[in-house]
Amino acid sequence: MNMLDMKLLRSDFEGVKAKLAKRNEDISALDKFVEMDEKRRGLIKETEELKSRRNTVSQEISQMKKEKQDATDVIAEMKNVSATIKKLDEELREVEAELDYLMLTIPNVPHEDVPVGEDEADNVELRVWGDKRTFDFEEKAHWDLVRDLDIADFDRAAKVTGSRFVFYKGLGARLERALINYMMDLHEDEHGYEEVLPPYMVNRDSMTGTGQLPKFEEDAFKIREEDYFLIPTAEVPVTNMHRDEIMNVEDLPKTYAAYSACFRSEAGSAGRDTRGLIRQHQFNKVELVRFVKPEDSYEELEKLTGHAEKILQNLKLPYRVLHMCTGDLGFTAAKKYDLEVWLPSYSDYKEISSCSNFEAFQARRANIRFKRDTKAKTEFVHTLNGSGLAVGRTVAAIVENYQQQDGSIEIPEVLRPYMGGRTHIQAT
RNA sequence: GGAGGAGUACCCAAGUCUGGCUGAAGGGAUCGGUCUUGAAAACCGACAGGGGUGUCAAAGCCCGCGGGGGUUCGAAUCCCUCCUCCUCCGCCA
Repeated sequence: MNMLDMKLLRSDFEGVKAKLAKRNEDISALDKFVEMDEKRRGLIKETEELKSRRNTVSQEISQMKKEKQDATDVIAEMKNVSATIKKLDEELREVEAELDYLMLTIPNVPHEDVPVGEDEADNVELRVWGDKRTFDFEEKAHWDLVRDLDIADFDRAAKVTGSRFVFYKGLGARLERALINYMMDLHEDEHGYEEVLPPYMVNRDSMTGTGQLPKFEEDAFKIREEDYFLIPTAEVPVTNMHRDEIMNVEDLPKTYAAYSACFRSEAGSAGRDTRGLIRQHQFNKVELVRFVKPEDSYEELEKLTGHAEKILQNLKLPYRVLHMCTGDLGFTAAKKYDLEVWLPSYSDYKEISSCSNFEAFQARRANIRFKRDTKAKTEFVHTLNGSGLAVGRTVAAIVENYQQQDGSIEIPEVLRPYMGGRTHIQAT
């Protein structure tokens, strides 16, 4: 399992290092690579020579026994050879474990057109869609609106579970469900995705495959009895569906849309977005995942982003698209766009979708490959994913952007068939 | 949770008790060919894939019979451990 192309690292160490240095990440571990790699290859050479000898001599022993010759001396010699092999193999195993860990902790190499920057302030706004709603009355934040309409209950969720959980109630629950169905239907019927309803728990290999582990274990909820994790996003189970597989080239691009609940411990987010639906330990999300040929992946990223944008446009929610800079790319992406929806309560745009091209980063870790034809060598696919969309945040955006002076919420037209034909959510 | 059984190449399947020309029989599928107006059938031929190392490339070498260890000069074959699937029982939405 490797995150970076080891051969590329060998041949262009300084070049890769320079690209990684643009990230806001610690890459000091990289310097150990050259040494470890050489050590590894030295050990391989040594043991393989011995193994080769062992193989031939074992054949000879077999032959000698057949001819009733005495093989005692040769066997004694081979005993030593085997002992040496065992020792070297152990050493090799340690070196490879260290090297694997090293490779797993180095972030992806940013694509060349990613803007260089320190942090979120350096992200580049690519486009803005829709007009921000203006109010001729005192607008309310969604946490107040949903409480007054009695369609969500944070207090009881805190009692029943803890902070950062919520009960949706009545038409609030219905709205959440309507959004899930609407998004899924659109992605299936108009964007051609195959629907998947994944497991909400995954094993360690899956979390490692998509890049959540080993570095970000504290962000995930861990199951006590098993080495399982609650999924932070459907990206994890869906991408790992094809782990250790060689995909058929005619199946590419393979695209999945998956609704799932998502679980995040939000470690390190204490005090951020403490009110309302924005930052919960459990939230719903529709996720889009694409397995594509390497040469198509950047075109595919635009497509994917368009699919997520389509939902916002149909819901008539104002948003903008950001090109994430090198410092705000995250660990796994080579290139990433964030979609941010206008939230009146924040007087700002807030992330509602994140669309990434991982290139071969995840494919390498999860060993997802394809062949161009039966005789061709295997190649790693490129993987992409994006939210389409985060449902809780969409509810918040609808509630705030569609609020009326009387405190009711107008229901976006496209959702009305999913809401029993209702046009408004009103206090009862 | 308890008791049994099984995992061999794209699929089916021998080999495992009795360790060594099994670097894996056989069949199907697939590909190429003969025959045919074309096709089918029949016949002939090819055919495990993947990884590592090495190299300009290759050859060669190493690994490989669910995963990981171990025993042995030598393991698909013996031992340990984990995983998955099947059957029966229990429990349960």
